[in-house]
Amino acid sequence: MSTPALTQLESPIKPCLPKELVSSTAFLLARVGMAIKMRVIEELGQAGCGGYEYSVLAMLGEAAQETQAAIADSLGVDRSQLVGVLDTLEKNGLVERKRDPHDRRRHAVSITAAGKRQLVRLRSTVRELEESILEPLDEKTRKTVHEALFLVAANLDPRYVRPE
Amino acid sequence: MSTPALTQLESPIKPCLPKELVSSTAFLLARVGMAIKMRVIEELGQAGCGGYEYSVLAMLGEAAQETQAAIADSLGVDRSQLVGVLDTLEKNGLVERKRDPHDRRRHAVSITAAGKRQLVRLRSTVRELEESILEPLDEKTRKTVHEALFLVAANLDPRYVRPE
DNA sequence: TCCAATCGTTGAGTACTTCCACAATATACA
DNA sequence: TGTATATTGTGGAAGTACTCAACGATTGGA
Repeated sequence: MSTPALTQLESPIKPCLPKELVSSTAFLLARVGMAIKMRVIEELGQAGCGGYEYSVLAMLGEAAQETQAAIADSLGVDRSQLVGVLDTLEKNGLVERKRDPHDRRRHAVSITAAGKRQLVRLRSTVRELEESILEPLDEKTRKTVHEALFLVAANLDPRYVRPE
Repeated sequence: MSTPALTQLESPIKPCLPKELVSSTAFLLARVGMAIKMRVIEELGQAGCGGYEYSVLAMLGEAAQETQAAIADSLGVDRSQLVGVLDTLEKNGLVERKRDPHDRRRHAVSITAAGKRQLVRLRSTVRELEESILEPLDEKTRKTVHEALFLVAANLDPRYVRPE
């Protein structure tokens, strides 16, 4: 039985976002970005790993050795926040902390062999997820979007440098 | 007196993100989305308004009247979270809560005249910020990116419906 | 009538981030 | 040389945002 005079108050059957927001590229970027981040973290979590942990592994997979300050600054997280991330990574035997003999305040963080193997696994799951997310886009559009995102990112934050 | 700030500025190594992450469209989406969200919220905050507050105003600017459950479900926030948002909006005289006489459990939320004026202001600041963010992109690329983002968003969440 | 479900609301619990202080170490300078 | 100041990694406190379970008021159906 239908409700009497509620048709005015009763919103459309399926809840939908305001046009003003959906037609805003910035809004879509923020929402899609957040949704993707959550999915990636959830997916990584099933592999026993967090988002920051994967980022650190990816960085050490390219740089071989970094100080904690350099890692934190590159990733844009607080240095004290990185401590816990490295603790779990080290506890799982994926990275290694050694004191730098030339500056004994520093820790030289490096990835272990097990860390490299884990990184390979994580990389494939992330790539798989990315593929499923970008599924509605053809190859040419993907390239355009990626280049555009890079330009916007580099414009907002000088930490983004083009991978040659 | 020593000038530590200068040595900091002359820092030879600039922290940069791993190529593996920068070359991932999903990563760029997440990072750029987060950065934009923070900027928008910061900008809105200077106008005495939060991100959710603006979203609610934008929604009521189109729908005239909604229940709290409909607003929360459309925006994807918990219903209990919306309570505080509406409290501040109502306290500032931007929205109005009236009990629905046909169903006294519900609140019919509507935007006030002051709310509409505030919405106009917020809309222009958001549009201005969006313009500055998309500045490195030409018009054609912006259209492509927006359409691509919409397709991805609609694929992830059925709440996105094409405007007009 | 009674019972289950819904609406808005409250409060507790949790996770995340930011900020500050600390010891160990390095650097600058008189 | 000694002394003051900076930096690095670390721990902890405070603040914030989100999730979830419960509650009173109310509705609709059996």
